[in-house]
Amino acid sequence: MESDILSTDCSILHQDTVSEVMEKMPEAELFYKFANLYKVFGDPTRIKILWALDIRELCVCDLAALLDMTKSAISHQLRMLRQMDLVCPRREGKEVFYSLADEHVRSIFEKGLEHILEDKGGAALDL
Amino acid sequence: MESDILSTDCSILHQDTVSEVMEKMPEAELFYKFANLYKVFGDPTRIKILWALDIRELCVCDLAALLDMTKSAISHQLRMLRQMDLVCPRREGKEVFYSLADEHVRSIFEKGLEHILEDKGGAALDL
DNA sequence: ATAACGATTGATCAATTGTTCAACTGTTTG
DNA sequence: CAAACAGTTGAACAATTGATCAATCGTTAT
Repeated sequence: MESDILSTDCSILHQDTVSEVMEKMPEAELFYKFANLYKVFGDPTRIKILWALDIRELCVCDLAALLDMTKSAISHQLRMLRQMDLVCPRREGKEVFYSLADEHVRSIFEKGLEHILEDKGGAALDL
Repeated sequence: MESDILSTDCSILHQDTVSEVMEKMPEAELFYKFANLYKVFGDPTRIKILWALDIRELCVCDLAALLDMTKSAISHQLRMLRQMDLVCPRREGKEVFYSLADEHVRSIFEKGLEHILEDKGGAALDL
């Protein structure tokens, strides 16, 4: 009948704790932005594209050849990467060359690599 | 008829470029590991959970109250986070308290925040 | 102009994902 | 032991995702 503050199927034992954390909670939008950014990195194809562009500027056709995928598939992914400001296009005649938009991509890569290399004893990974 | 090296629907203009990048390409498995790690961060619920646990250790019930979700939903997500070694559980009586597994989560957060805060002029985001 | 080629887009479809629901485990308490 | 409570798990379902296909756009060359 009454909606006090929070309703879950348990008798909140740590009400004060929850309140404390709740107060510090940023607006929901921030979490969605975060998730959307990282979602981009959550796909092998996009990771490969970003990795390749980190080495050098490449056109759609080259990327398609490199990843053994259709230009269409690559183009769809590049569209998402563009929207997230992670890559930027440069037209040269009929071709469109893509490159990384800024340094953030690289630093995010490095953080991920650290984590992966740490837990697994698996060395022998040169990036 | 013949499958030379790569077959795409375009007459690879930059064969040498493609070859150069191809040689440096790490084993496919690495890309999948990367993607799997970042996929975890690609969901608002999980981001919220990790953000909350970054502040303090919390039990499932508290997390459920904090995010206004069922214990079941939270538990499912915690399972994934456990499998990725991002959080670790600590049983205390009937309750299970979760905390961040290591420092990586925090540093990955910070990198993401940098990117988000940069492109948008939107300040006023305290994390 | 029109043909050719690189790239983009929209629709479609299979596969994956996240939440819900119900049943279950494990611990404590009466 | 049985009831109560915190948490976990598996099946089911809606929503999202990523690749494919066909059609289209833009630029260059004939």
